[in-house]
Amino acid sequence: MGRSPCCCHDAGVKKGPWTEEEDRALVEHIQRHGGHVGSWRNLPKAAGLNRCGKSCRLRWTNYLRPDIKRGNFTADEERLIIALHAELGNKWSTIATHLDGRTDNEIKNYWNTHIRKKLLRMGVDPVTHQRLPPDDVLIGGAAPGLPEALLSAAASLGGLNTVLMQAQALQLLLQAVSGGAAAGAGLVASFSPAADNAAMPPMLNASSIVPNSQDQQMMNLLAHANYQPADDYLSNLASFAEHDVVRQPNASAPAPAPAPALLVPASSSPQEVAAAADRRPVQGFSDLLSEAMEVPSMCSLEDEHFWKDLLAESNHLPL
DNA sequence: AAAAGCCGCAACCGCCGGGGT
DNA sequence: GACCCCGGCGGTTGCGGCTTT
Repeated sequence: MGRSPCCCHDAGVKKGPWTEEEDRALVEHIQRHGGHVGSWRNLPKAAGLNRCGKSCRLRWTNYLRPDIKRGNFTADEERLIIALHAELGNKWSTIATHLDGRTDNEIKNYWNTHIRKKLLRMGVDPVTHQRLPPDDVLIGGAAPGLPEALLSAAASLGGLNTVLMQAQALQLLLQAVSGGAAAGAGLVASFSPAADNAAMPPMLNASSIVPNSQDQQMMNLLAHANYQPADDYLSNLASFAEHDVVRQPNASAPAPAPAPALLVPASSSPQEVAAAADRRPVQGFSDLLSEAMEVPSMCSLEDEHFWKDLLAESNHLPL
């Protein structure tokens, strides 16, 4: 025999958002009893509320409790959540016990709306915390709205065999996007698969990478592409927050998003950055490009004629 | 300026397990 | 052991606000 239905199924019980009066009645009732609730089922009647006891409990534990910490999650909290989730799975209440003032509901919501998507963008399975197959990566494949001609160019550039070379190509592509056709005129010629890939073009000199704001974004992409969650995911948690290189603009934040932090230790020289980035090939340049297209203010897509003209100028790619 | 689409979060729902009888 | 009550948990929904078209 199952349980008797909860009072929530009573026809007269109010549902939906709580009013200030209801909040006040609930808080005053609990305070009158020294913070002790007793029976949640009996509370609504005692407090003069036309609510289900369960609803009262939820309202109190998730919103009205005085020790609840409101506001954005810090980077430390985010790292902790990820580490705990890797170990515990969706045990939100257990995870919540490790974060002062955070409720299980809040953590669950934050996971589902922020962290989960972030991991997917990084190519990490949010359930297993392992690297996803390339086809399953959220940002993999063609970027929506990206002109096909550009993707073709990107695919051709995929013949470049290191992250650094591809990233330099990407940088020129992005300069072309933001700076007009002239900036990209020699792009494809410089990076055509027909070119001698073994010889690093002059612009690939590692020391040319200096951490101005745009190059910081570039280096973020480099390190992002170099990220290997399957093996060292947890050990990399300390720098996880800095991996959020495709941070979406925060609509609620009036201030502009801070410049993405460097993925490498601040003490790293540009040479070390480049060396680390150049350690292995990436799986697909179009992936890298697709990620770049998500970097706010890094690209502004023009209409398709712009791309066709740009690529036609190169005389290297069929349109 | 208006409509459509998207996103985040508060709240709901159903199930489970512990404790009491 | 069976039944019942209750609190707690995780998954899901739907509303309101914001952004984009």
